[in-house]
Amino acid sequence: MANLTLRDVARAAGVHSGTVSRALNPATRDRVSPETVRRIDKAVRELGYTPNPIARSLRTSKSHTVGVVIPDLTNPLFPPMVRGIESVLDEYGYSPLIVSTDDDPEREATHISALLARQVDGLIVGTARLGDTTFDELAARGTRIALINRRAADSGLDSVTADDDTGMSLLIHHLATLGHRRLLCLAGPRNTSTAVARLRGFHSAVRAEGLDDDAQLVVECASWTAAEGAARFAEALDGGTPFTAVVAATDLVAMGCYDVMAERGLSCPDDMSIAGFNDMPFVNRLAPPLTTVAVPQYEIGREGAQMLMAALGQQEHMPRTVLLPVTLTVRGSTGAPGGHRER
Amino acid sequence: MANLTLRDVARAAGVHSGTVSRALNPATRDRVSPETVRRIDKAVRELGYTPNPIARSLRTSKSHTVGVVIPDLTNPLFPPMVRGIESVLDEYGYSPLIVSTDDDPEREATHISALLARQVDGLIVGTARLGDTTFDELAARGTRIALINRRAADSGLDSVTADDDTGMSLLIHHLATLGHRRLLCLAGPRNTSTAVARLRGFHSAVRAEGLDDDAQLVVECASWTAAEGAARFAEALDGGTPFTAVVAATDLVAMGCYDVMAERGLSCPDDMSIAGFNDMPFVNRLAPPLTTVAVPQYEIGREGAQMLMAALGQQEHMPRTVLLPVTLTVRGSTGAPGGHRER
DNA sequence: TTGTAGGCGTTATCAC
DNA sequence: GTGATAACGCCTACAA
Repeated sequence: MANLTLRDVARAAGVHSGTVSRALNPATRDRVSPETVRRIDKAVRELGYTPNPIARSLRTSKSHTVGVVIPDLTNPLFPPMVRGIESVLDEYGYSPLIVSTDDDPEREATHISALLARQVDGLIVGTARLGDTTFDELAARGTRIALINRRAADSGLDSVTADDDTGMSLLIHHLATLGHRRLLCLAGPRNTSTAVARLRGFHSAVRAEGLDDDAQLVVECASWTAAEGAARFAEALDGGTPFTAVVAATDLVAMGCYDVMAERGLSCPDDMSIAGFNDMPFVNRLAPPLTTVAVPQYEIGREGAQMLMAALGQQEHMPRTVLLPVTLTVRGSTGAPGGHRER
Repeated sequence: MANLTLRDVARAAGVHSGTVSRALNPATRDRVSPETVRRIDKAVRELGYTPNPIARSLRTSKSHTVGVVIPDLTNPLFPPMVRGIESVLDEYGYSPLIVSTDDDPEREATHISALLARQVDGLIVGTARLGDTTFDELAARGTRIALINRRAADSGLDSVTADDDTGMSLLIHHLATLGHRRLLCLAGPRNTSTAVARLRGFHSAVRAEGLDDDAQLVVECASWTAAEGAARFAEALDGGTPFTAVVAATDLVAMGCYDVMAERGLSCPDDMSIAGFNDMPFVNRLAPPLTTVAVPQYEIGREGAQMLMAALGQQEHMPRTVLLPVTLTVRGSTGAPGGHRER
């Protein structure tokens, strides 16, 4: 049942294979007589024929395959995005080829070459770095690309990200309302649009709320990891500059702060409020549950995939920059400064 | 630079395209003179030629692609397995096509048809159900299959799972040592090998440790979810049969128990010890950190992929059943029964 | 409306 | 050791 070809169907239906091809292709189906279509459909069903997509790809030079480039599948932030991507690709008859780069430019380059060699029709990229022109160059050479989660500075690429700016103001406003005046910002790596946008949002919100705007209160993390968050947070605690709350660039970074708090016997939020960003799965189960900005991960994936599908259809294409709305999710990790509970 | 073919290289090197093909294929490389090989390699490099895998696939009818069928990518148990799979497929020049079935047989069937239509060379399956002959039938028709995470009863399929039996005895022994005599077992769906193995392990360990072997103390969960775990655990609490510890089939099920404890103002482990299974990422960060049996998720993926790669090489193939070792990870969720701390 | 035939880029089987 | 040639299964002008 596996190796049937158009010719087998043609023979069974008493027509030529070219006719079968036309009858099976929705675009050309109406160019063949209804009667013949019926006979062909019947033969297809009886034989259990399925077209060979590889032969089709060779002929049409479209693989119906897209590369999905993310930092790390084991980071809980990404599986929801991937499932979002999968859900729209399914609708279009495309399949994702997923690679994890571990945010290593070399791994990324290797994987992208491999994807291109496999003739993917486009790329959905979650690893863009500012100042890196890799994807612009690929796009210039005709590769269709949609950026998700991160953008690349004023490159003419389709992108969909969360509205980090708004998220930050919501969060800072929440902390200001609780009475915090000095917030430590653990920013992400400055070569990512996400980190830059969140940092900019932090600054403008701090000013808007009239909080202390102290350069000492902003620290850059070299990576989006708990370990890095822990290291930078510990340094800040030891540094002497006072603060009563931490705004972490990412939930993972916030988790690093939790670790340091535990090590030092400090209690959150009584001794220190901690907030994250993304609302990654399971952060509602941390102790305490993490206050964070919820980013629509699944929708980011869907929207990115949709953009790419749209771009594949068109010849020339006006790039779009989509910002998806976020919501503040207040949980137990933020409270009034110095707000020790009765014991 | 993209659409170069063998003929372009051949022209540049002054040979025939057939010769280039031979020179580029490691298996036939020695059938062409070293001097010619050099010229061809040079041309390849200068032109930046990459072979078209689609044309190759059409000719050889091997896609160098494998389908990876898992229940749900957003379940943190699976990304490590997928990365394990990816790591060995990489070595062999294969790419994974990943699908999530949500443990829905219909979705599974659809996805598998799609994968086969895409001409995958084999399947790595993490969704096998006992009594389901889908995969045996596929295997009988020549599809190469490796089962991971779950097996299918005495089907002659390659499989790699954790040593659930040993894991259970370690865990039960730990609880017995703490002084527990009545353990609630929240078993998984009985149509999965994993649930059956863990349940069998539970029974034999309970007997071996001389604990109470009460049929009331075993409850089946219909799915591997926190919600299901919560529902069954709540029922058991209300049921009147006493127990001092819970052995959950899975960390996710254990998390459901945490939820019920919190709702009812009960404290773990003081009022009730809770243990999970798998050591999923992040369960060390729950409150309290979860005692569980650590399953080598990454290695399961690697081993499964390795098996499949081996099977693809051979004509007839002796199926293997691999059991990977597990370790007990004791954390804060288990303690002596009724062991309230001083306040 | 349907048949014919050429070719997508490779590999493999022949000869030479 | 190398060249010529025929598929692999499909699509698509072009003819009829």
